[in-house]
Amino acid sequence: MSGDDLYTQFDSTFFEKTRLSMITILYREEKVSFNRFKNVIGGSDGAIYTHLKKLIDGGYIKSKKEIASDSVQTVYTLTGQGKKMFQKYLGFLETILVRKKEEETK
Amino acid sequence: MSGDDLYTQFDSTFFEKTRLSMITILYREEKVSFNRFKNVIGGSDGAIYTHLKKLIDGGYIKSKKEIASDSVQTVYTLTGQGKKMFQKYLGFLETILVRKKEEETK
DNA sequence: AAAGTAACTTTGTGATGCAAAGTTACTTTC
DNA sequence: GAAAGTAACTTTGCATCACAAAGTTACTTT
Repeated sequence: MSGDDLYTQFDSTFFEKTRLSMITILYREEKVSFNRFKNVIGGSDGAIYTHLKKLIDGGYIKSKKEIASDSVQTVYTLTGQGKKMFQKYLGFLETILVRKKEEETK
Repeated sequence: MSGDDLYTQFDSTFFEKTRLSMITILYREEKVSFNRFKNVIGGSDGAIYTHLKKLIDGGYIKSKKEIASDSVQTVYTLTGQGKKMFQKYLGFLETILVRKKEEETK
């Protein structure tokens, strides 16, 4: 992927501060509850909900209700596509890192 | 840096699709003209100009008029702060990559 | 039953991205 | 040297978006 493509490869659902943060957190933690997002991101329920909904509508994440003995929680995970997109982005940035390091040690 | 901080560490000037693309391109190419951005990003002059202006106002990039024998061009480069912020972001994502790889080979 | 908690929904507002249509400044062409 | 061209910048207006606030629903504990 060339640097030029960065712009066209990713849509604006993916490339927004809060949502990319959500995806990043999900990539590391695999399963995150609504409440966890609320604590990490802050802001209103509505804002968090809307971002999560957009990520769901965009096919990046999926939600599941988890029924524990004491409570019902909604948890979110990356879809295959969501994981793939994030890895693509990471991979792209990695090539930049590697190239920069090569330049420095020349 | 923990994943949670991603959201708070970077402002929304930095974390917007077009502008982060611009920063990414500048990190690789060091010096980019207005026209080059126009070709890469596409869209109207006004849109490109506004994004560049926001990056300048935010202290991420700086502009310079370059007078060649045949034409005058405005070229853009990262400021020290801009470079630092991007490296911080790359560094953060790198730790995610490394950790994931460690997990995979466990 | 009442209060609490988690998630979801709607509504309204201010901010933002963007195209379009200008303006300015310099440069080439006729 | 006037006209057309090019690069960058600016303003205006509109559509979309992020967000808070204030609800609603569903389940749970007291």
